[in-house]
Amino acid sequence: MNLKQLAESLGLSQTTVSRALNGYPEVSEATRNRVQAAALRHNYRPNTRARGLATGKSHMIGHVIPISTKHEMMNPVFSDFIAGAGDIYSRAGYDMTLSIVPDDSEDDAYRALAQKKAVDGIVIHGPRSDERRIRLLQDLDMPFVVHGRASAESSEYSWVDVNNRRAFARATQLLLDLGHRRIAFINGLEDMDFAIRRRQGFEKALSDRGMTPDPAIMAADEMTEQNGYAAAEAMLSVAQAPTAFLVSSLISAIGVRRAIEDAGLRMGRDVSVITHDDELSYLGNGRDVPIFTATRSSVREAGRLAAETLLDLIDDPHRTPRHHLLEAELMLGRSTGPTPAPANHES
Amino acid sequence: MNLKQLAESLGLSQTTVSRALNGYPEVSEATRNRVQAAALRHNYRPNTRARGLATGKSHMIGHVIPISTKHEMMNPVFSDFIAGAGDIYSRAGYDMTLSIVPDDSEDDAYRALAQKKAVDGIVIHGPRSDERRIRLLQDLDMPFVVHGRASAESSEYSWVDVNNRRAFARATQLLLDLGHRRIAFINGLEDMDFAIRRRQGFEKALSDRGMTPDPAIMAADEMTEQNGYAAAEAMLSVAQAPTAFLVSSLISAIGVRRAIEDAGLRMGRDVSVITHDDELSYLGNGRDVPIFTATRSSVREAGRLAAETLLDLIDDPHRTPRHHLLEAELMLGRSTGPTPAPANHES
DNA sequence: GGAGGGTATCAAAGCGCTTTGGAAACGCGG
DNA sequence: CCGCGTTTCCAAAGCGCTTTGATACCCTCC
Repeated sequence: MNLKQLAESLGLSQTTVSRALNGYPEVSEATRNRVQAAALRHNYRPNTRARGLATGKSHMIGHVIPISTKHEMMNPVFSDFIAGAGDIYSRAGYDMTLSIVPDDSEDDAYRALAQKKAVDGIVIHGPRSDERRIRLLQDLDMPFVVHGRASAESSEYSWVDVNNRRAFARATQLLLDLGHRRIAFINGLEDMDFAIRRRQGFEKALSDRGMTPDPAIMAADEMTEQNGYAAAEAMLSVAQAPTAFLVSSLISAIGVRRAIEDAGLRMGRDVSVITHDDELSYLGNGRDVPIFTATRSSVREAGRLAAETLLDLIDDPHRTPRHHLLEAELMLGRSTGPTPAPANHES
Repeated sequence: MNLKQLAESLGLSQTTVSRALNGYPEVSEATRNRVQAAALRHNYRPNTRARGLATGKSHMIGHVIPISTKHEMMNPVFSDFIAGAGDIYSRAGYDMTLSIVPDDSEDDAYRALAQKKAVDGIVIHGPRSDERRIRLLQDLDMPFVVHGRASAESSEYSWVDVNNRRAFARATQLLLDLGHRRIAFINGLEDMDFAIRRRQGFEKALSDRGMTPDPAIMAADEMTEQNGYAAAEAMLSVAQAPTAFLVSSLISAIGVRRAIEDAGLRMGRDVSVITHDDELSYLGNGRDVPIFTATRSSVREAGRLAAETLLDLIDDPHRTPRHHLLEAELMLGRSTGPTPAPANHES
């Protein structure tokens, strides 16, 4: 059933039917009700493409996900982010399109989305600190919002981010206050902007106490359980092993914990761990008392904020860019404790 | 730049330009090259909505994700599945739309997608054994493929599934062969068809050896780390504690492992664990030797197969339904061993 | 030299909707 | 009864593409 048929079946013009359904005031209440009832009865819904062609809007938001062997963008963080964003989209009558593309043709995917007029706006995920995509979308005149920031980018743009620097500085301070002096840092890949900021926070907290970071107990890699394990295992097996770990993701932290226990040590007693926790839906960090002491910030909430920001931007593309800097909460869990007596590790 | 402008700039008609770009033979090679060059130069790509309106196809595949407090469909399995599917889509010139909807309006989301003609096909995720959505999409005349199966559905439809029954039967047999007699089963929510099949496999393997399952050491819940922990912790704290666990997901298994170690036991020595492993990209199960003995089947590969099946179905909607039954591999890892001497647990 | 057959191009219709610019119908005061 | 503002509806244009049905042109062959 299309508009024409519906109009004919009602003895009305397409104009009137369209207006009745779209809530325009030029229709009497009586006919509006009649039209709405008929639309429901015949399961009529306007063809999106036709409507889009007529209005010039697609009511679609694009998300581009590079797929590759090295970077695993299609990660759990991403899925929670779009759960939040998608929720906002659908309430606003928008849908989301996901383009999964090989990472060497990522730019082209953005360009295609814009030139084909397939979407009204785009969310940029996982910005590097020197992020080409921002310029690209600005050039293409496509509304966008960044999940994260690009430190090296000087132009103004809308973003939603966590205060990574402060979060990791505070976590480091806590470990220092507990007496730890050998603090390992297991970061995500440091071509990502967020990872750089986290490191800055870590290093700042150390230098504020007159300490310098030791590269031997700092690692940066894809945030998987295995990498967390491998890094921690290596660091624990040398002399001057760390008494505490600062970890960039809960998944890596699970690997760190495994390494600690495989080394015959006990997390929270022999070795302390603080991790960042994105509050992923299926990977809760304990119920009442968190398992891991953690800097916590909901990525799903970030998704919601990004979506709202983007929809506003689409409504009025000339509004000034908006920023949301979310503060992570520092949750005390059972993975942290005072530095153990040195004997434990020097045997 | 649109087709009309491009045609004018070339001094050609829209017809010729369109045909040149779409590879029709009625155009001379000379003009085709000229047109392609101009299209590239002007960054021209046909407007998707206009093209879709003219051809009647959207080149979009729909995925509907219910969002709710109880079911966490937006789970890591899903994100790997769409990574696989999306890869196939984009190679074939398709895009994916994700609708995130409250789970009480899920049916309506499918109906809307069909009536608005927003997508050419749909993937059904997480089928219950009595699955309404199959009938719904059949009624709506919308090509679809199911990731999983619906046991109670008698009609023919295309699906891609893992042989869950056999996988879990084999895993159970292995535990029995190792001498285990108290085997706990930590399943996913049993309104899901796959969870029911897994239980059937487990129970079948027991009954084949003349044993009956003990409900006291069987649990079924959302497959999170916490639930795995909670279930295992409870089971380990009673008399007649299990000496082995069969677990439905690697994430739950991580929780089970935590419970085992918190109970002062050691996985692989005191207590054996076998889990199902979906080969999620960021949650590898060990590098050379798997940490967990596991029934393994790539959910990303399932996504690829589902996508291919669906695209074929869209090409020819009247082809007969296709089925892909993937066999899970049983990988021996370090989480299984012979039943320990009874003393260990009766103290 | 005209019929027949390619080859290369085009004008125009149509996809299903929104929206502009009327126009008919109605009510009401003068 | 006319004029005028409202209310209610409509015809038609237009969104940017594909595709049908012609047309124009150039060979070739009898």
